[in-house]
Amino acid sequence: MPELPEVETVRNVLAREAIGKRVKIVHVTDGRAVRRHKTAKDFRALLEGRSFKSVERLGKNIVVGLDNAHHLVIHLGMTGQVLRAKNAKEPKPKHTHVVISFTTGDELRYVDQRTFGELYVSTPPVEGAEVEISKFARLSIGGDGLSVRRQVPELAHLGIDPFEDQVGWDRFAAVLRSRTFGLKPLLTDQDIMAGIGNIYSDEILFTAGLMYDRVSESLSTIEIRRLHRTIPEVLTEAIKHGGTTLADEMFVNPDGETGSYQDLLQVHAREGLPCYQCRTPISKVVFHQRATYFCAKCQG
DNA sequence: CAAAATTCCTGACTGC
DNA sequence: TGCAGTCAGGAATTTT
Repeated sequence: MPELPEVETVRNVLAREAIGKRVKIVHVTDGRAVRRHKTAKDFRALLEGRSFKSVERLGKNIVVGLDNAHHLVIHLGMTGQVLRAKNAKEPKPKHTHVVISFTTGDELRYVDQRTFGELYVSTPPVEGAEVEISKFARLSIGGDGLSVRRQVPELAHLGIDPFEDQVGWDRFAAVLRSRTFGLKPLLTDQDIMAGIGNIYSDEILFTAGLMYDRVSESLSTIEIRRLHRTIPEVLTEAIKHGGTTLADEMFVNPDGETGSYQDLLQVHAREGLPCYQCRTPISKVVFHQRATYFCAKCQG
């Protein structure tokens, strides 16, 4: 469930609290959380002794720059949490899979009920090696996204990041007209757009006044520009409110704080409740195996 | 080539 | 009260 705004909220805290710290010891208590590595020991060896130099985000990935040009990548999956602890004595929550202890005595714990998320240390490509970057991200005319992809090959396949990549509406229009996409599958496909999941695709499409099953190539220029503008608008507002914490309370930032954007959701998880714009009850359908909320009157 | 189905996982919830 | 079944869904993998 963590999507771009939640991941950005975590990134903000880590950038403030973890940059400059050196990793002393890594404990892996569930190897599934580091499954990209052959063994948990490999993961530990790549991380122990390294300092955190930067904390970036690409799509739903947190990318920690290490002092040896490697990167620690964290993906929260559905139920992953990164939690700070002042020291090792603080009780560890259930489903704590990885503990990163700093030389300063404090810790980061990776907690993940369903273990869909993962951590791994990415090795930079050898000098001069070509990293194939996704064709949608290549539409970017600048920003940090392209350099992150070149340094972290595992993320090179990601599509357009709404903040890290700079893609104007005209290039966005070219994406929409390049093939037949349903709008919701387009927004949630990480290889086309990076960072948007089930909650924010519903919110973006409502705010843009577009139906989830509209076909991309049927959009007018005005509709394309509206969608292009709405994506960062909705996500920016959600980041301001610290992300969305739904009833399951699965999302909290590293300080254990919930977000508040759930109070501002227009359609997601509001089945049967009146639309804030027109009072029509919000509808829910299953579309492409995903719960989809919309206002039948406001979206066309 | 792409799109659809399958898999991973735990906890909450439903029906009997 | 207990127990089997269902659902939630991001993304890699497998199948169609």
